[in-house]
Parts: sequence; C-alpha cells; structure tokens
Amino acid sequence: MTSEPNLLAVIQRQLGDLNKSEAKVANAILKAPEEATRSSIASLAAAAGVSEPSVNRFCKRFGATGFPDFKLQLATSLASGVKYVSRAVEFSDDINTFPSKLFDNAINALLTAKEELPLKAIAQAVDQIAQARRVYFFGLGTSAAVARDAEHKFFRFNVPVFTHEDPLMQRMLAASAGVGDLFFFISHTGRTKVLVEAAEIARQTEATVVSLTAEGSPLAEKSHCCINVKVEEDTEQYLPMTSRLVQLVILDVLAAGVTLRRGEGFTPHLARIKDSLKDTRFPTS
Amino acid sequence: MTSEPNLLAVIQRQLGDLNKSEAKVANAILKAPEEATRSSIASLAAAAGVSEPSVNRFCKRFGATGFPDFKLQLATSLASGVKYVSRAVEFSDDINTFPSKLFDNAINALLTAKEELPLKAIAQAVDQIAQARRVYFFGLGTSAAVARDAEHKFFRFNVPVFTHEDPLMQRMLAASAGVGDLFFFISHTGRTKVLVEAAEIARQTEATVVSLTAEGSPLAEKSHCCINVKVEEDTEQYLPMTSRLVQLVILDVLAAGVTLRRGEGFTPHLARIKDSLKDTRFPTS
DNA sequence: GTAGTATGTAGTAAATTTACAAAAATACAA
DNA sequence: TTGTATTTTTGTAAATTTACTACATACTAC
Repeated sequence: MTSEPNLLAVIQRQLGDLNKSEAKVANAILKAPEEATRSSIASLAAAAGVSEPSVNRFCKRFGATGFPDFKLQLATSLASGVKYVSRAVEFSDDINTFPSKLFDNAINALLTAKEELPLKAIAQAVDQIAQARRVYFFGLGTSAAVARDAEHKFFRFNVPVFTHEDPLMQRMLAASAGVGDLFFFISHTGRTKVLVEAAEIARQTEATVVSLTAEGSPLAEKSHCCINVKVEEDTEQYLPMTSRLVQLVILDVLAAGVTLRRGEGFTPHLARIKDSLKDTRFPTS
Repeated sequence: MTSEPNLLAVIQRQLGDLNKSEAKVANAILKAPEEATRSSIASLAAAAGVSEPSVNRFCKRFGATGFPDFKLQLATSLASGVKYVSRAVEFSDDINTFPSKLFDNAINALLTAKEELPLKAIAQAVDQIAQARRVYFFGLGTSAAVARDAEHKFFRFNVPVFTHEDPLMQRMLAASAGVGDLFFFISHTGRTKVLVEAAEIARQTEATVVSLTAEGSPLAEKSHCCINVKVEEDTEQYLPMTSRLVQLVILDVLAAGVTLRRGEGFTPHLARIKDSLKDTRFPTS
C-alpha cells in the first residue's frame, strides 16, 4: 500500500528521462512485462541488448533494491489485471484484443489521474460551488456531454444549475452574470476559442470562473480556479478520449465534496429527489 | 497463467496432506506471506526450521518450477486480493480520502466490466452499426449525456447520427423508422417507461433496436441485440454512478470496432474531420 | 583535451538446484 | 512384538545458475 501501485506507468512516464541502455531495458520490459517477471537478469539483458549491470542499475533507478526485488514489484503491479501501459489499437486487432485495450487505457488514465489529483484546486472548487447561488456548466463538443452529466448530478443539490451548448447563449449568460454566479468551463484542450471568449466575458463580471481543463491553457488563465487534468492523449490515433472519463470522475468528486459539505442533514433531500423518479420506471420483478 | 484464484487458500486446504517438513514450510508462509515473497530460500528454510531443499520441494509440490517461481505466484496472488474493493464515501471523509475512494470505485467498475465483457453482443452491435443507414442514440437523465457523447464520437463515421432527449421526439422518430435505421437505447436500469415504450414502437418497424442496459430488463427484452452492463450500484448512497463510465467505454469500443471495420483507407476521412476543428482553437504555444 | 557520465567486462558473492546419502517411517513376516 | 526389507522423507554437499560489485573503457559535452 505504500509504493506506487503501477510500476509500468511509472516506467512509461519516465521513458524520456532515461539514458540509452536504460531506455532499451525499459522498452524490453514494456514490450513483454509478463515475461520480464519470469526471466533472469541475463536473459532480460540479452533481450534488451545491454549488459547485466545495466539492467541492475535500471532496477535500482526505479526504487528496487535489485533485480529480484524489481521483478517482485513488477509482478505485483501486473497482478491487478491491467496493463498499465497505453496500448494503441491497431488495424490488426480483433474482437478479442481491442476491447480490453480500450478498457485498459481508460483504467490507466484514471489511475494516473488519481495519483496527481490537484486536491487544493478541488477543495477550492467545492467551496465555490457550495457557496454559489447559481452554477453554469459550459462545454463544447465532447465536453458538452460532460457538462450535461454534471448538470444532472449537481441538480440534486438545490443549486440552480444550467448547461448550454450554444456558444451564443454561453456568451450572453456570461455577460449578464453577477455576484453568486459560478461559471464552470469544461474543455480538454483549453484552447477552444468561443469557450475561452465566454470565460473572458464572465471574468469581467462579478462572477466566479472555475475550469476543468489543461494546465497553462488560455482557458486556465482566465479562471479564478483551475482544476488541471493532464492526460496525454493519442490525438494522432483518432481514438476515443480518455480525458473525458477523468473529467467525469472529477465532477463526481466535486459533487461528493459538496454533499459532504452539506452534512448528513441533507440526505433526506437527496432521498426525495430519488423517490420522485420512482413512478417513471417499471417496477423491478 | 492458468491462475489459481488464491495460492494461500490452496496451501491452507492441503495442509493436512503434507508431510512434516512441508507442513512446517506451509505454516511459515501462511504466518507471514508478504515476508515470504521477499525472503531467500535460506531464510525461509531457517524460519520454518527445515533445510533448503525441503523448501524447494514444497514449491514444486505446488506447481512452481522452483522457489523463485513460487515467490512470484505468491506475490501475484497476494496482490490480486486487494482488487475489487469498493469503498463507500462517509461523512467523516475529508479531502484526502474521498477523492481517491471515488476514483477507486470508478477503476473497479471498469476492471469488473472488462472481465465480463459481452464480446458476442459487442461484435454484433458493431456489425449492425456499420451497416446502418442512420443511427439514433436515445437516453434519458444521466444516460442522455452518454448518448450525446456517443453522437459526437460516431458522427465521425459518415453515418448520420442523431440524439434526442425529448421523449416525444424519440417516440415520433421511432414510429417513422424503416429499414437501415438503428435505434441505440442507453439506460442504466432498463426500466425507464418512456424509453422502453420508444423501444417498443421502434421494434414494430423494420428498424434495428440495440440497447446498452441491464440484463433481463424490459428494455433488453425489446431489443434485437442487448449489450449487458452489470454494475452493482450503491443506489442507496446517493453517490455518483459508475455505470455510465462503463457505458462510455463500451461505446468507445463500439466506435473503435466500426473504425476497424472501415479499414485503413478510412483514416484520411478522420483526419479531415480533425483538421476541420483546427481553426476553432487557439494555437499551442 | 578533459571532466563527467554511461556502459560493459570480469570477477565475486549469493542464491538456487541437483545428486546423493542418511535417516525415518512403514509394511510385513516370523 | 520384533526384525528386516522397502519406501519415503529429509538433509548434506557439490554443482550450477543468478545477481552484484569493482573497475576499466568508451562516450559525450564542454
């Protein structure tokens, strides 16, 4: 419970900082992690095309006391069932391979995000949402769906929440904002022009601007509080985005944070909302 | 990789059938399994009060090729034990605990789903989507956001996709459907009346009905093809739903499946769509 | 060219396994 | 019972494999 849960992710992340032979070792391990746990230092060295001490140094660099200890850590990492390495879907994949790859990628994104949670920003955002008189969730494209999800979730807190996918509506609402209004912008890149402009407009009012987006992006700079999500995306691959999953869970975290703020006295309210949906469903069995 | 569920349990069960020194080894391991994975054959032999070859024989008896291999199996089996523990958020939680809990729950949901993926239904759904002339994604509440996300993703495939959150629109579209139309219903419970009714209406036409919902639910029964998602939800806790994350990833899988179907010749089309968004963003750096 | 780093070679220490022998347990007959 | 043959269990010691350390060489950047 102490150490990094996912050794492979750590290796992958540090790939750039390694020197030649260490990188060779890293690649050999990433290529066949299972096999690495079973092989001796000699065979791994051969597979990587380096000398045995290089493998040993590699292990120590990653916090192990030596090769056997490293293998143990690796095996433990692998045991949790996920290949902690983003694996691209290839055209040679079939039904038996690509679904697990996509799941692994999603899980991996969440694991990574969990380790670098910007707790301070989250706590601040919870404060601001809890105090807000009105909350607007704005996003475009994929993030519009995330905003919609957030609206549904936060609606349960007695706070008037709004979503709009129309950039013009977003601008107008931003322009007419005042004290107690909170604008929550969601964007993967943080560079979508119309969204950044809306944030800029909102910022010129008395309203609070919070964003869930990439660190250092134009959108982040316009915000009072920015929750950074850094998920490196294989944007070249036309693959589904894992970042929105992280965004969704972070919004869950914010929702939970607000609930906890309200205290136990608030649960009856939540129960009432849930009950109100009962008649819309076919009863179970 | 046959994977006994838990090596420790196996050892415990066979305790009676072991001879004296093997039993000593077994007890030493059961007493401190974590430590056993880290110690050498010599120290374990000493701890058990037997000779080194006895430990070795013990290992082989349990299917390992030798001591190191045994340690590996033991480590993996210990590590996989901590998987799948959903942790509920409590009012005593603070900012340092509840965010990781929520992330853990999300990750666990995906891990579980990954292991019980209904591949057959997924393959079938991919076929049907690939052949469809028009695809409608329908959902309500939280699932409406999922439907919206799906619309965005599938829009890139040249297939006309539509989403509507309005139950009346859903009914009307379902009623006027024909050959080549595919209705994709998304629902956590599969019991939302208006949605099930829309599915029923669609089913009476020549259209194809696919659903992403709970096994055996009314909605599932109305569908030509149902992708089952079983995520046991702590519905009592007013906590965010993890099921929608699973739904999203499954839709990613379907999208990837369709892309793979189209083959490599299709990538230029995807590239064009991506390029078309370029001017809407602030350039990087 | 020099300082510093990176990598490999060779030797050493450690750990694991094998082969074999001693001891213990068991079976069975007198 | 008791003794003996046979099998099983266990340990010793040697062989082998594996991992580590110290040192030398090669490379890189200044």
